Amino acid sequence: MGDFAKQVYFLVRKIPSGKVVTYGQIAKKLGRPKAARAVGNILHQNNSSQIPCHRVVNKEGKLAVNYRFGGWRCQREKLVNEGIKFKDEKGVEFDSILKTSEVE
DNA sequence: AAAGTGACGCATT
DNA sequence: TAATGCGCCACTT
Repeated sequence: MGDFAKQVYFLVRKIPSGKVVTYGQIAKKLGRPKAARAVGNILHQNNSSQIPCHRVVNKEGKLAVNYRFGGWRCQREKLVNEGIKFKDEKGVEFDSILKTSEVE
């Protein structure tokens, strides 16, 4: 596992329940603003349920269609259980997205 | 070492 | 508003 991947997991672990963060925010926070796509790849490889990767969405607040564990429905269900509200089928409300400045 | 992959994002239509 | 096109980049082969 690469260094970058470790940093990604470190950050994802810190996302509080009831909030979500975007791929781009994570990339930016790690000093690689253009690596959003790579972040997605890394999470896709992840198998550990120790990491709350369901709390990561894209810039529009939408769920990843190819979510690893059981697809986006499963991801949606987890988020709903954590109190996240959806504006439509796959899109979370914008105010549930953590501000970049608040990402640890 | 080089090429292929894709949970992205921005600009352009 | 939605749909492409394309650059990007860590990983894997």
